[in-house]
Amino acid sequence: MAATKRPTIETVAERAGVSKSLVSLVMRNAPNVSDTRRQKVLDAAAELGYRPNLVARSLVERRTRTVGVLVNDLHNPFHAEVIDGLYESTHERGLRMLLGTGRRDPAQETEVVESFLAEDVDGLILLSPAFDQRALAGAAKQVPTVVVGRDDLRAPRCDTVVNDDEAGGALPVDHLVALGHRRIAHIAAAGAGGPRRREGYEAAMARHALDSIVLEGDFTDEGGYEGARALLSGSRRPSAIFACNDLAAIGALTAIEEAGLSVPADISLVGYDNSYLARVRHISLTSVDQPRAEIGRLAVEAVTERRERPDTPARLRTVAPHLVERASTAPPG
Amino acid sequence: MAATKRPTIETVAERAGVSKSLVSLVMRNAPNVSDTRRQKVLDAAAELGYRPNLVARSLVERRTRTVGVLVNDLHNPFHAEVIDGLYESTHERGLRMLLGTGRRDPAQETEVVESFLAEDVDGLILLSPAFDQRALAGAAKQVPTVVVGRDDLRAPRCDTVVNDDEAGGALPVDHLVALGHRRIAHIAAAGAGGPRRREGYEAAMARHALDSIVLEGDFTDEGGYEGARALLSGSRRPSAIFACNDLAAIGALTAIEEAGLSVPADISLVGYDNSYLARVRHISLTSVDQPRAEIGRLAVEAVTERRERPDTPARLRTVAPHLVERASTAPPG
DNA sequence: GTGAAAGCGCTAACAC
DNA sequence: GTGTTAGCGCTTTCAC
Repeated sequence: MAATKRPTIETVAERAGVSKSLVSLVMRNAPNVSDTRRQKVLDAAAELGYRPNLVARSLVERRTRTVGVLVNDLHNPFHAEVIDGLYESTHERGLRMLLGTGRRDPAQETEVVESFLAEDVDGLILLSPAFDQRALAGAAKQVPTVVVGRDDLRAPRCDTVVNDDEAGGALPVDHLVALGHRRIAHIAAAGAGGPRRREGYEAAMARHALDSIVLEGDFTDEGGYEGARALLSGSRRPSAIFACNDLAAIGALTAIEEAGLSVPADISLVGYDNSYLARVRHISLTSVDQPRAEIGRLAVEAVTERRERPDTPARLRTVAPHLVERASTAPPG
Repeated sequence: MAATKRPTIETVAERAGVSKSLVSLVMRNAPNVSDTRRQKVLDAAAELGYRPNLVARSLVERRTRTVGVLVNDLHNPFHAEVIDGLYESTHERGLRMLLGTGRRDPAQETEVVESFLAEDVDGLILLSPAFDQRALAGAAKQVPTVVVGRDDLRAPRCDTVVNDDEAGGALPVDHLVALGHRRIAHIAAAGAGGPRRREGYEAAMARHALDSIVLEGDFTDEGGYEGARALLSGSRRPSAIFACNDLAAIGALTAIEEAGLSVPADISLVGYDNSYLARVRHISLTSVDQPRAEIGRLAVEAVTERRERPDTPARLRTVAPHLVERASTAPPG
C-alpha cells in the first residue's frame, strides 16, 4: 500500500550489484548462472521482499498464465465441484484462474468472455455455457477454448469435455434390472446432458426388452416432484424411478413420501451427479457419478495442448460415469 | 491465436488517422473528445476488432482492477454462495475476480496469497482463512485485505465482515420458545462462527430462564448425527434441537428418524446457514440465514474504501442474520 | 556467464 | 481538443 513501495527488479539488481537481466534469470531458475551470484541475487531479493511483477511479465511474454473460467451457475453444486477440479489442474500447471459467471444469459456471458480476452487469458473454459455457436466460434478463433458439459456446441478449434451421458443413462437401468425391477421410469430434462441421459436410458430399456416410461421434467426439485406425482398417479405405478439429476430425485422423493410410499421399500430411486445431496446420509441416494476432477484435468489439458498446436482438429474428450450405490435402491418389494 | 494478430492501439490510430492518445481517451469514454473523431475511432476499432490490452493498462496504471479471492473450501455450499455475492459486487464495480483455494492448509493459502500479490491485485478477500495472524498482517500491509467469516483474526488495516453469529444463535431459541418449547438443546461446533452461535444460544436460554443443554459436535453430517443420538438417549429428551449448521441438522434428522421419532411432531429442528440443503422441500429445514449477497457487497466495499484511505483503522462490518421458518419446527407435541 | 539496450501496449504529462 | 513524449517492470536479443 501507500506506505512501502514494491521493490522492482532494478532495486534488487542494485542491491546485489548485478544487472537486471541476471536477476530476471535467477527469478526464473535459469540454469546458466553461477552459484555465487545466484545466491547473491536470492539474498538481495529476500531482504527486499521482492516478488516479480506478474503483470509486467505477462505483457512482455504476451501470455498471462491465466485461464478464464465461465460458469453459468455457481450455485449448482456440480459446477462448484468441477471448478474445484479445474483449480487443481490449473494450479498444478502454474496457471491462475479468473472466474466469471453470466447467469445463463448469453449477452452477459459474451461480455464476460470479452473481458477474459481483453485480459489476454491463455485459455477459456466454459462450463455449460448458454452461448450460441457464433459467439463460441469467435472466441475459439482467438484463444484455446474448451466447452465442458455440452456436446451440442461445436466450433472449429474448440475442444469439448463431457461426461458420457448416454452411458450414464444406461447405468441405473442395468443396476435396477439386476435388482429385479422391470417397470423403471425416467424423469427427463431438456438442456445440458438431459437428452443424452434419456437416450441412454431408452437404449438400455430396449436392450433389456422393457418398455420405456418417460416423463418430461427438469433439473429442479420442483420438476422431479411434479414428475413423480404424475408417475405415481398413473395406472401402473413404476417400481423404480431414475431422475435426470440428484435434485430432481429429491423432488421425486418428496412426492413418493407424500403418497405414503417409501424408498426403497416401495420404490427405488436413482439420481445423477452424485452430488453433495446424494451423499447426505439422510438422503443416501444411489446416483451416477461424473468424475469431476478428471473433467477439470481434461479441460486444462485441452487448453494447454491447443496452445502448443492451435490448428489440430477440434477434439471431444469423454469421461466415463459410474454408479454409486446407496440406500435408495433395493429389489422390488 | 496464431492466425490473426491482435490489433493494438497503434493499428487503430493509423486506421482512424489520429494519435494513439486519442484512441486511448475514446476507449475509456473520456469526455473531451469531439463527436466526429470519437466516432471515427470507434469505427476503426470495431472494424479491426480492437480490444484494449488490459495487461498493458494494468502495468501503466499500477492497478489491475482485480481482486484475489481465497476460499478455503469450494465444496462448502455456503462459500459458493458468498462467492456468487462477491462476484456480483466486483462485477458491478468493474473488477475482475481471481479465485484461489488453499484447502484449509495455511502453507498453501500463503502461497496463493503470494501469487495474488505478485499479480498486483487491487485487494484480497479471504473467506474463513486458515491463515495465522502473521501471514495476515503481512498481506494487509501490502494491499487492502478483508477477512470474511472469522472475527478472531485481526491485523492492522485489515477489515472484517462477519455475520452476527451471536445474534444468530439467539434467533432459534426465541422462535422455539415462542412456539412453546422449553427443553431446547444445541449441538455446538468449534471453529468459524460456532462458539459465537453457542454464546448466543446460551444467552438467549438464560434470558428465557431456561437451562442450556449443549452437546459438542461439529459442522458435519456425522457430528450432528452423533450429537442427536446422545441427546435422544439421555434421560430427559429435548423437544427441540438447534444445530450449529444445516449439515449437522440433517445429521440430527437422520438420528431422530432412526429413533422412530419424527420432525416436527416429536422434535423440532433448526439449522444454520439457510443453505441449499435447508431449502430442499424434502428436508424443509427452519434455518438461520446469513445474507450472503450483502456479505459479498460489504467485502468489496471494504476493499475499495481502503484503497482510497489506506490508513483508516481496521473496521468490523457486521450483517444481521434472520430466521427462515420452514416445516421442521412446530409447537411441542 | 554476464550486461546493455530495445520494446511489450498502454496511460499520463505536457505542449500546442 | 489533439498530438508528442516518456515511462510502467519486465524479458529478450545480442554483444562481450
